[in-house]
Amino acid sequence: MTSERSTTTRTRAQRSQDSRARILDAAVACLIEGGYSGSTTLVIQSEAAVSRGRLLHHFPSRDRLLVAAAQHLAVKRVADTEERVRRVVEQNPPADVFERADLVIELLWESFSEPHFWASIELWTAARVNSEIADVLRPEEKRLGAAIRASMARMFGDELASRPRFKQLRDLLLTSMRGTSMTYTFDRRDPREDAMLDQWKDLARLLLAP
Amino acid sequence: MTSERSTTTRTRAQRSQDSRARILDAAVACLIEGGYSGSTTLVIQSEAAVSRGRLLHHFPSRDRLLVAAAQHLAVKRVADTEERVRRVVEQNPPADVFERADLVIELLWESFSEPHFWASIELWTAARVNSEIADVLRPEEKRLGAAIRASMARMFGDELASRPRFKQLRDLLLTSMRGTSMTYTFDRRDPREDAMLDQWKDLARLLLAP
DNA sequence: AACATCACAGTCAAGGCTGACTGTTTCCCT
DNA sequence: AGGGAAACAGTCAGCCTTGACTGTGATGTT
Repeated sequence: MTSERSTTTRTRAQRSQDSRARILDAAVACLIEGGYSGSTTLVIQSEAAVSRGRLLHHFPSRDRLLVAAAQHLAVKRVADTEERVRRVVEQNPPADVFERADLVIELLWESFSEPHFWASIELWTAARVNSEIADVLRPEEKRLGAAIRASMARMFGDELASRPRFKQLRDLLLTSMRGTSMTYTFDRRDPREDAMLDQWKDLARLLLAP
Repeated sequence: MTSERSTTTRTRAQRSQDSRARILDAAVACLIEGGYSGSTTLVIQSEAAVSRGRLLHHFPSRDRLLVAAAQHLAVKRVADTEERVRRVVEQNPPADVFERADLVIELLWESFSEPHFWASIELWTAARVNSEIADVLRPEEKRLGAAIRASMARMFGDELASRPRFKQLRDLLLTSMRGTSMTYTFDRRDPREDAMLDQWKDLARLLLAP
């Protein structure tokens, strides 16, 4: 009985959850590919390969769907961030602390080229004129921001994170990277060769000097 | 004859140009109010108070219209920048150079709250998935960027602009301000009380120290 | 076992948006 | 002065998008 239920119970709640996730993943994919205005319910429905009824059963309107997508994406971005930390921390520690700082800056900068970042930007931009999306994003991005800041401290390591100007550096890096990446919307180029990279590394040396 | 022409000649070319400008201004206004996806040809036509024929005579398609709006806006932003410089330079020079730096930073930060900035962001975001817009923006924003950087040197004044790290500060300020302002899409608050303001001023003191 | 409900499937009407098309006036050129 | 073209005005068909609506099978409950 119990064993039967353990396999069958999944069908109802879990199956529904799967559909939801599939649609939301599709929504994010559409945001990345076609932007906010290109992410119509039909396009998302097609990308998710679900029927219209299925999509509208889970999300009664386009707004509700994209609002949920915003939430969904924020959660995913927190997970991505954690994963990124692991990659840095597990790496064999560089001899010099500033070499480590360089590495962290490069890794952090990479995260601003990832598709998920652009999906977020689409939703941020949409939020400016859509208060429903803004209302969902506000608390969610606050959580994400806190997670990112905590991650940065771990990535840089205690020694650097305890320097007096660490928080200043952290905030300057995050905002400057976001602002820099915005130019990539119309000017695609290799992020790894961005001139700002050296500036950021230099800034870290300056602000974290003993 | 000549006097007659001088008054009448305007009608043809100038009147056409007026229409163009009126439609483009309306397009920018719509971008600010309703975002990219909210700026339909009908909405713009209504905002500009022109007939459909008039709008489509000047801009045969929505894409062409928004591409032209991008160009139009970039030109306007250069003019805004110049105006901003005048305001700073004409001001009675503060005693301390760093007080002047503070003033410039405040003025610069104000420009990131202006409606025109948000219209640009709408177009930047649209450009990511619309290569036509991107192709127009690329050279235009390059020009605008150069104008802004030149303006900044004038605003800070020769003494500060000749310091070795001035360019680094300039680029960090521009990108960090852009990145900071993006959060205002979902979290409206008073820009004059943004915590980053003090960070930027402090950074200026640090990077421009003699 | 019967009944209720969930989780869809598939169709459809209403409205919005775009761009084409035709008609009209005003200006410029010769 | 008169032909032609630019600069509109206004209408309309066609497509896309949305969300409502009806039907159906599987699931869970009593």
